Amino acid sequence: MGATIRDVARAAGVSPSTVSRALAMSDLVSPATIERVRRAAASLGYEPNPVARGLITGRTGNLGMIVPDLGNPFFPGVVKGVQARAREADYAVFVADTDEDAALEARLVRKLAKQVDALVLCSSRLTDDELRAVAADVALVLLNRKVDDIPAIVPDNADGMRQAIAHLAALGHRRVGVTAGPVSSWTGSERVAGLRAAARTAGVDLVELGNFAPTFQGGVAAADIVLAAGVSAVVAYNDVMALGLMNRFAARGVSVPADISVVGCDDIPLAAMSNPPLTTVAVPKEPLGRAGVDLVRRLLEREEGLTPRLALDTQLLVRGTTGPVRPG
Amino acid sequence: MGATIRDVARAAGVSPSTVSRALAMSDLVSPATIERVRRAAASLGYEPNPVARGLITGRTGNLGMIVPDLGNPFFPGVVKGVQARAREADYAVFVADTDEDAALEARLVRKLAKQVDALVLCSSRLTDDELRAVAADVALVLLNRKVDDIPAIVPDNADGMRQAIAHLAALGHRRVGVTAGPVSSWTGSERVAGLRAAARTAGVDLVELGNFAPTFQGGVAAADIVLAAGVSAVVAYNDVMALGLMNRFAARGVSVPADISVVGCDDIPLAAMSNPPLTTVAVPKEPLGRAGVDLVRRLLEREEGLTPRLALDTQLLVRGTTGPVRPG
DNA sequence: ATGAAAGCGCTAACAT
DNA sequence: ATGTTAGCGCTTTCAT
Repeated sequence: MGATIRDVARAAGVSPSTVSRALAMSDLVSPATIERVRRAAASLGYEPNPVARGLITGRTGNLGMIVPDLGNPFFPGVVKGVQARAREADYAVFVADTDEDAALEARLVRKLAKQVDALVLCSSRLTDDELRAVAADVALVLLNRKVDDIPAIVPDNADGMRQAIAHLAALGHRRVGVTAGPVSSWTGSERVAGLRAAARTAGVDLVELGNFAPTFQGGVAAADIVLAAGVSAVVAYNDVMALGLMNRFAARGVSVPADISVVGCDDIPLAAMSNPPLTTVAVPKEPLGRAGVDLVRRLLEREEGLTPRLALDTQLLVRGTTGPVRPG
Repeated sequence: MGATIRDVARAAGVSPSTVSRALAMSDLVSPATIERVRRAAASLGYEPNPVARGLITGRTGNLGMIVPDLGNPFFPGVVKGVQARAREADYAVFVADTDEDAALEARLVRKLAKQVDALVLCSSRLTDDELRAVAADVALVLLNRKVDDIPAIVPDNADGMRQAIAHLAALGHRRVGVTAGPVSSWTGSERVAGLRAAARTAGVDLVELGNFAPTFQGGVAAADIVLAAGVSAVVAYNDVMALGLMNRFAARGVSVPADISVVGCDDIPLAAMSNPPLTTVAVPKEPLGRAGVDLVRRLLEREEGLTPRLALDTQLLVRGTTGPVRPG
């Protein structure tokens, strides 16, 4: 096992507190002593135990991050943003995956809460009440979710939907379908609401085709329903679902965008690689993560700062899956 | 802040030690007291602080897992396997992503080591020496890597490559290219070695086309080199790279499998969704993760068990990207 | 069956 | 500039 601070103290012929101070670069210690302590520490391979330190300082140097599904390419993007920024601030990030399970998420939150300085919850599946309770217990930042005035970063989903509808309307589409995600998804509700408002404004008929799993298979399952609805374009809850849609369209001999236009959401890496490449409403994933960490730091520094909120721009990326509506 | 064990003790009218015992389900406590304590704990919303507990028991109930890149769909699969099994054993898993950076990996290992009961390193980029040093410090299980007798789980890459070559040889291919991954990848060396052996046995010419980034862009970049080499089939380091290859082939008007056959490795979810679907050597990702956790538990229970090693079967999945070699 | 006391490894007053 | 004391929240002897 690792050497303790006492071992170092003995080796350097000083007291444990001096070791602590010397290693913390306190300027209350004589340079000579610092040098002696560092040598002793190095030769013993001493590494301070962050757990013991955390017990007393109340700071662990860790950030917890919880996401619903690392298998969905959207989340690794956000995770990377969080990690990059956290690294700069010398925080380690502990990521946990909830498998889209709210109960599991609750357990993970409880477990993590005591061993991190702050928790970043991305697309949480918890209820508003549960989130309020968590926020009372630990510094909390929400990504892709808004509850009361818990600090949060959200993409401007409504505006993204507005861009998508404007684009489709300009291409002549008058009947646009939407395949929604899980009912419990806050982002999903935002998107549908944005779609409704934009459709009304643009004079487009929005056909709500139901809720589907936010997965490739969810899209496959939704595809036939889309085709039966007689829409000339469809907006999917996310890119993964859009890809499933396209896969089934191809199998049924429906060509995109000639027969039907498809718009995804998120801009996962895969979206650009599909054939044709997917038109999608890009959510800034890394920036979302980075902004989350920035919020954490503000939160941790000024005890009880205002409750900052940030909306991130989304951007429609027009690629190959949207085209003019077919005459007739 | 959360209630402490003392608050509960006071509320229940007992001593902290009794609370500790009552909550630990010790049978040395009277049922009545247990009940009283549980009530008090519940009403205060008390959750034992795992950090403080860990300091004394030496067990944290946490597992650390480190992967090179969560953006590569292979790793989330393994992570999910680890998490599923860990959950059963009531462990929380802290995942960290190293961005393929060995130095960062080393830092994360140090940081994590003291706050977890064991570390699972997947496709580690550290050197053998570094890994030996880590193993001396913390219970360590390697995935996709073998070093001395550090406990490890590895897929049978060589056999997978054998299957791939046998398949291609049966289709009439006599000149097969390989686009290798990063030189520092242990799995990559294993695969190339397996390919060499299998090619020799099968009487196939193996053309080693160099090392490329294990990414979509890496594949795109490799594609022209593949075409210039005049091979009728190519085995890529992994599926992501194979998809990049295919993308560039399509752009150059080379059709798969008519003009060239492509084999990937890993069987990421995307592989089945490409067009045509990718023939690939499947690595059992979730089983890999689960087996890793099983190893951890054995390691933690029997102090210094033998050094278990497990090879997992790989399986060639023949799909749409391989076909008979063209005459001429 | 329960309480008191000691201590995990560390840092932060409080002394000098 | 350094040592001594106390204590973070918890578990675990050792008493009773």
